Parts: sequence; structure tokens; C-alpha cells
Amino acid sequence: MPSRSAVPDGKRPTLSDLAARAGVSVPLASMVMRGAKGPSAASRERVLRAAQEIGYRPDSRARLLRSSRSHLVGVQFDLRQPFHADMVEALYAAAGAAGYQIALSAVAASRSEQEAVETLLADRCEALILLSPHAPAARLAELAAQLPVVSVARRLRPLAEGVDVVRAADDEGARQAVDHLVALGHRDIVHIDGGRAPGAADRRRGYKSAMKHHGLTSHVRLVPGGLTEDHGAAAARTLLTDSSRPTAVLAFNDHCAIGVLDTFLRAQIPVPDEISVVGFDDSHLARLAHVQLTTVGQEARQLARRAVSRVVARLEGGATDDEREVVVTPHLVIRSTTREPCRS
Amino acid sequence: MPSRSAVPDGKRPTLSDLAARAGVSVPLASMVMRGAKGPSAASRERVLRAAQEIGYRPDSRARLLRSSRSHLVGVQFDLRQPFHADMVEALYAAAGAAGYQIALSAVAASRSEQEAVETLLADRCEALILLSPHAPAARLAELAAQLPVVSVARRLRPLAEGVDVVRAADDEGARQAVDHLVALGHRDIVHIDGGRAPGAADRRRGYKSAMKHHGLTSHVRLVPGGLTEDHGAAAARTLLTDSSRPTAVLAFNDHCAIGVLDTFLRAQIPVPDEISVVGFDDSHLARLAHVQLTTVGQEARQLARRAVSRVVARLEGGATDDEREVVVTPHLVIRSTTREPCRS
DNA sequence: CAGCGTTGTTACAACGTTATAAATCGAATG
DNA sequence: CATTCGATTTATAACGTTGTAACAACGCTG
Repeated sequence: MPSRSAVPDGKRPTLSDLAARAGVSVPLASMVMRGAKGPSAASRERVLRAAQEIGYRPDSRARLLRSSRSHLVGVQFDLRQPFHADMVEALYAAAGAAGYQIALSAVAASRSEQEAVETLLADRCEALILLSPHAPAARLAELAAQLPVVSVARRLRPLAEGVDVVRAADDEGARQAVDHLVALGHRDIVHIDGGRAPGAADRRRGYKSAMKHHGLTSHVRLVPGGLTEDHGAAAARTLLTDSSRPTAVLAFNDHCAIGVLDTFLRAQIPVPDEISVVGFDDSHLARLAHVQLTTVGQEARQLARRAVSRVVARLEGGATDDEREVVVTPHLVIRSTTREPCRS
Repeated sequence: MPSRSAVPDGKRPTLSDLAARAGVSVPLASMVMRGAKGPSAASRERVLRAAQEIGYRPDSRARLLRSSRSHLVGVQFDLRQPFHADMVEALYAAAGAAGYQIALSAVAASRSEQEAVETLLADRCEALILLSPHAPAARLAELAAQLPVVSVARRLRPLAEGVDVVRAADDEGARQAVDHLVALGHRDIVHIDGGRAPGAADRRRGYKSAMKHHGLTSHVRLVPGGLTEDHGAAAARTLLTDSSRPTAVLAFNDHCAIGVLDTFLRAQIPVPDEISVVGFDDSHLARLAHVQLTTVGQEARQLARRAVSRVVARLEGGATDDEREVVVTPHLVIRSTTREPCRS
């Protein structure tokens, strides 16, 4: 059995081990380790060297236990949604910059939102950031009675008491996509929607109003879709059997768009030559070299920053009620799946 | 400002609030909350009701701080790899069943393995499960000197002192794929490899030896690939420009296979009619209705279970050295991208 | 009814850290 | 030389929980 640390008894070294080694008191060692001002340069160096030698590492639990503030923000995300991966990454950065740590809790087929939230609460998070939560609004309000809660990408109407919302302007995103397609000369633009998924209603609305704005109300056409490749593929197959095929498709999200692309490919309908396709999210899928999907960017960075700053405002008392709902403007990323229609 | 809890001062309720409310002592309340045997049914009920009333929730940090055992296993995973998502989900289940909790720490473009591990250590995990770690073996050995470390899917040769390995039999998986293709009548089977990615060398070896076993040594052909769709697409393009096109392709993983499929589709080469494609991992990508990729299943459940039981054995003293490397046998999942070659 | 084991409950100390206040020290002041 | 000051260091007490050991109350045996 190999020795597991530089301290004799095999335990993980503690502050008092460190202090003993450096020949100083425990509080002084603590001050050095957390970079507080006070210790002299000499002590500082001595302690740091000792820390190096015995492999000391602060115990964040004890640390958090002691200080009433935990500076810990819980993040609930869905393992199956690539967009959440982008968000989590951005959240690490945003929280770090604001001096907060993140505790992750995943939702998956075999792990409910309920469980995910329970563990975050047990971990003593000061606030929760929930990525597209599905929990009923009442449940969110109940949580918000205990601690600040931010719902990302899920709109709440009416705003549940105490729950903040940070989301992209989905309607505006859809509008931009339609504008782009119309500018290229398209008129027969179909929207494959997301059903009851968060954001789907807004995207539908944005699509419709943009079409109307361009005088294309009679060309509005919605096809039921969903969040996955399979939904997109199914919707695309519906379009194929149609007599009047559209010249452009706006899909609910990138996944869905990929399903559409794939189906068209199989049917030997060249994209974008015969039909243009636009996605939504700008997930890494869209950026793949062989896909190069034109899509509406959700600005994960921005969303993450706003969510964190909202949380910080709540926790540190700078929260104002006019920011209960933060809406970030998305922007269209034009790649290679859109161009002017061939038979215009 | 709404009240945030049922306790007057607005703080989160503690065990002593609970005890006061229930009219019992703090230790008794503690025993009830953690389900220890001892308290009478009456006390139990009284405490539980009080907990309900004031919304008490145990503070896991204080809990862990007190008990020397933390029953916490740190898991490092990569947000960008879908296979890791499957593993994380399976790990939640496996750890829960063994009475352990999981702390997640993500790796991403802007977050290094180093950072991920640092936070897990600070959180006082008792052991680490690292999903395909890229850190040098020396670094892993260094970690293993502090606590049990399991490397999942990344083989270590020679076994680093104290680091356990749990992985799929990549060579065996590749062999199964080749056997399947040969049984269908294929001879010109190309392997698009994963370069230096974990497992790539084994898969290459398995491919080669299986080909040899079938007397197809002269048909062995390796094309440099990688882990992403783009790698697969690039490799497929190489194949297309070739004079002698293979009748089957074994890709390094599902992502790569999807890139291959896509490229063939664009080139109007029907799969599986003209060419068969096999992936690796059986990630959810492979299961998509419009993909239906034949692939080698990695058995995330199994891997997770074995990783956790390995960790538990180490922590609870049942570890034997003959299990330093656990190899799980993968199995081929036959879907719709393979069939007999057309010109056999 | 003394002695005993059971059952339920409690007091106390500890986990590793940090906030607070108090102590030490040399130097500079009056 | 006593005093005050700033800079550094230290003692002490918490944070919320749990393990240990001690304690009370009870019915039982002999």
C-alpha cells in the first residue's frame, strides 16, 4: 500500500499540518492560502513552500461551511442537449469571472429534474441556474422562495414570483432567418416547428410575423417537427411527398435541420441549390466542415453572462425588477446551406 | 423582499432549528434525518413533520466535513463527447446503487483537465473516475498517489502505479466488425482510424489481426481519420478519389462514421448498397431513425458499473491487483448500414 | 428491591476552515 | 522613557453536522 500523502498518518494534509510544517499559526497559514492581505512576504513564501512540499490543498467544503456565503451556483443541464454543453462551458467562464464556483447536476433519461435540483440544494448552492427547465412554473416559484432561480431559454408567462428569465429573442431570430431568405428571393418558406418545446411558440410567431411583414402571409406553412434529427427527417419526408415543394426551410433547431439535410441528400435534392435550409442554435453541429449550416446563433456566452450577473445581482443586493426577464438578441450566421432559389 | 424560509432570520434552516421545532435534541434530529436506527417511531415522525414544516434540508458539506468518509466520487467528462454523456448517466446510477454520490467536473475547449481535476480534489472527492483522460501517465500516477483513480476507455501501458483502467476490448470490437463484414462477403474493408486517440491503436490492431485471420492481409488498408464528423468526411473524400474503392468501411467511431455516410450520400453512393459502413460506440447518433448505423456497442452501463465497483473496492479495502485492468467485451449492433457487397 | 440489559435520548467533542478580536513587536513619537 | 502606532501574528470561537460515550427510564430477573 503506497503512501497517499506527505503527512505521516496517511490522511490528506490539513491547514494545521501546513502551519506546523511552516512553523506558523493556523490562521496565518489560512490567510496566505486564500491570498488575504496581512501576512509578510517572508511568511507568505514560507507557507507557500510548505504547501508545495506536503501537497496541501484547501478543503472547499470546510471553507464553504465556515463562511456563510458559499459562492456556489448550481447549474442544472441536460446531458443530451449539445446546446447545454455550450452553455455549461460558458457558465464556467462567466461564474469564474464573477468570483463564483459552479456545481453541475445533470438531467438525463434516468435522472429527473427533481433529483438534479435536490442534490444542488443539498450542496448548499446559493442560487440555481436551470437550463430549459421543464418543471411546472409553480414548482419553480416554490424554489424561488428559497433561493434565487434563473430559468435559461424557458420563458415563463406570467413571470413566476422570484424566478428570473434569461433567454434569446426567439421571435427575432426567426425573423432574421426569414428576412435573409426573402432577401435571397425566397417566397415559399416552410417552418418545421418544435411543438411544445421551450422557445418553439416564439419561433413560430416570429416566422409568421416576418412572413406577414413581407406580404407572404399566404405562403406561411407550418410543419410539425421537434428537437431531434428524427423529427427533422420525418418532416422533410412530408415535404418531399408534396406537390408544391418549398424553396426554403427554417428548422426548429440545428438537430432538426440536420435531419432535414440528410433526408434531402438521400432524396438527391441538392442543398442549397434546390432548397435552402436554416437551423437554430449555432451549436457545434452547424459548424462542422461538411455541414456548414446557416443558422441563428443563440449566443451562449451572452446568455451565460447575463444569467450569472442576474444571480450575482440577486445575491449581492443589486437586483432591480425591471430586469426580471433578460432577452438577448440572436444573430444569423450565414454559412453554406442558403442561396437564392434556382427557379425564381 | 419575500421571506426565503420558514425560519425567522431568513437563513437556511439548520439541524438545531429543526431540533428546536420538533422539541428534541440536535443529535436525535440528526439520527432521524440520516435514517440511523435508534429513534422511536414517535420521535421520528415528529422530526420528519417538523422538517417538512420548516423546509429543512441537510447540508451535505457539513455532513461530509464531519464524517471522514465523503462517499463522493469525482467524475471528469468532456462536454463535447456524446459517449461521455451516456457514461455520466450510467455513473449516476451505478454510484447511487453503491451508496456513493457523484461530483461532476467538465472538460471543454476553455476548461482543461487540470482545472477539472483541481476542483474535484478541492471538493474532497474520495476517488476520481476520469473519462478518456488525455493527461500524461505520469500525471495520473501522481494523482493516484493521493487517491484511487480509474481511467475509463484510456488504456495505460504499462499500468501506472495505482491507476486502474476500465475499458472496452477495442480490438475485440474491431474484430467483430470485420467478422461481420467478411461474413457478408466483403474483402476490401478499409479502416478509418482515430490517430492517437484513446483506443485507436487497439482498434487498428483488432482490425489488422481480424483481416489477417481471414486471409485478407493484402487487403488491409488504413486511412488516417479522427474523432469527428469532419475527420470522417475528409477520409471518405480520399476514398472517393481512389481508383479501387473499398466495399466496406470501419470508422473509428460513430461521429466519424456519420461524416463518412454524409460524404457518400453527397457523392450519391448509396449505403449500404454500394458500400457498407460500421461505426463504433453505439452512441445515440447511431440509433437515430434516419441513420441506423451498424456499430460496435461500448456498453456504457457495464463500464460505469465496473468503474464504480473498482473505486468502491479500493476505498473499502476489497481491491485485488488482478483487476487493475478491467476489460468489458463490446458487442456488434447490426442496423442498416451494412449488407452483402453488390459486386462480389 | 437491587441489579441488569434495552431502548431512547442527550452532552460533548470533533471535522477543516475562516472571521473577529486580541496580542505581540519594533519603531516612531511626545 | 513611557506612549502610541502600524504591521504582523495569534487565540478563540464559530459554521452545521455526526460519532462517541454517557445518561435516563423502563421492564425484567433473581
